Amino acid sequence: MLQQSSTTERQPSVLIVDDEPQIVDFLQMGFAYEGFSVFAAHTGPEAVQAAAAHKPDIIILDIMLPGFDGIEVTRHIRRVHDTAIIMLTAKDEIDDRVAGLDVGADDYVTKPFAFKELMARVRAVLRRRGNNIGDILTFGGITLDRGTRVVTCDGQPIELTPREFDLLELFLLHPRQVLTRDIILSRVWGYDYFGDDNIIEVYIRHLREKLHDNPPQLLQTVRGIGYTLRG
Amino acid sequence: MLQQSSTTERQPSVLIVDDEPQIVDFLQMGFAYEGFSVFAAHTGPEAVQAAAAHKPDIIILDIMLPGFDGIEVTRHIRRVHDTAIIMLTAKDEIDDRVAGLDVGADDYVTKPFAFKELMARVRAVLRRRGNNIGDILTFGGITLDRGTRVVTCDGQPIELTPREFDLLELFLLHPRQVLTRDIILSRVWGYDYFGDDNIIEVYIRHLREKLHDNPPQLLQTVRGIGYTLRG
DNA sequence: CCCCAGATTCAGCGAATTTTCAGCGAGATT
DNA sequence: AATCTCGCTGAAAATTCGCTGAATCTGGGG
Repeated sequence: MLQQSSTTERQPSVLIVDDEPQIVDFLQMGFAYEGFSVFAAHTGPEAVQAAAAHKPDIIILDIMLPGFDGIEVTRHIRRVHDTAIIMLTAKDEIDDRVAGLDVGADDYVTKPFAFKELMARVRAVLRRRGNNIGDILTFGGITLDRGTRVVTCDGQPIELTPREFDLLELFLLHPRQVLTRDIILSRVWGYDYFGDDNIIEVYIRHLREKLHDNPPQLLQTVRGIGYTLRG
Repeated sequence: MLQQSSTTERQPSVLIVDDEPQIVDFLQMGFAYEGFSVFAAHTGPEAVQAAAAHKPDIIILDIMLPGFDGIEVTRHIRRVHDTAIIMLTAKDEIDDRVAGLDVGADDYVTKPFAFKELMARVRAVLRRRGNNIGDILTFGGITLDRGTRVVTCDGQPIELTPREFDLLELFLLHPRQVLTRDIILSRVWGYDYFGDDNIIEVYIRHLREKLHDNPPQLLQTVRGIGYTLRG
């Protein structure tokens, strides 16, 4: 959505394999937002080919593909390249789960799922494989690990509540950009939030306190507009 | 409508899709003013066709279209081309359907909205996609970054209040053009402003002071008409 | 059911910003 | 030159906006 920060060193990549365009769109958007470069495939053969061509860091693979299912695909891909794989399964396909893991998927997620949930597993899998790309955001003495949700300020660990964490994460994703109140509200509180935007001020204050940012140097207010994370 | 400046390198394009002509007109004017080339469509099929034909940089899409709704349209378009899409939703339509984001839009804006708000999101989306057209305006030693809201004059950063920023932005969007008091008032203070237009003189003075433009060379007054930004 | 951390609301304050206003002086008109 | 219009200026007045310190609400666990 907003410009990707330069705090992430390299752009991670993902291959999405599903025959339902709706799911593909949904995931595509989500991963793009998280800073991934995204490839998509709709059939088994396409998937195998795309995996070979793009060597993605991770593959999201629907276990049920017409004709040539996820297990087959996994086997083919694994024969060529050791890519991380997360399987998608529908609730009533649970029996396949064991098979999926046996065949070599790193994890699985059952539909329906929240994107956040999937993303957490993606990060976990990548981390397990020593590939924690985009997991750690840094700016001006602040470090935020999206996997462990540990935040440090000048090396000292900081305890943040979930909201505080989300808010700080938003700023770390877009350092130096001025984030308007509207954008902050919709990103952190959701597009359908219709409460007072004074809530932002309250949480900014919490962050400033916990980051020892008094008077404000890191989290600067841009009067009449919003806030920005500056060095 | 004013002529677009030459400070933006390439003209970005937008496709507006809404069945309410009133909304389309409103947006059309706004985007044209911001230097976009504008296409419009009123129905789903028209939208899909227009998207294919013009390949706009971004699409503004009402989620509720008669017969063939925004979600369908998004899916169709995304299948062909990876265009940025911002959805428009009315507050009371939110529960009806899956959120626009889940379906593959890059962002959404709920009606009613201020054009400024929409524009901020448009630029954010374009920026994220590496297309930061029109984000940085420059003229005669002045630089204005709409993302970070940093303004510099001869390399020195300048602090501007929101009104001052908006006013300078207006002149940078239309350098060398003579802007009448009426236009300035309606663009910066809003079409419904009905105060004294002496306010313009006051703010011009502020800008001249902060830009060290005394006697006026950059911001010249055109007696009886308005003001103009010249080199 | 109570407790507790976290989330949200709220009203008052002070500072930054916006707006108003009256007097002055430079240009234009005669 | 006299007059008139219009923009400029300084400062005061009005308003907005963000900050603050609670108070209140909420949901999950014991």
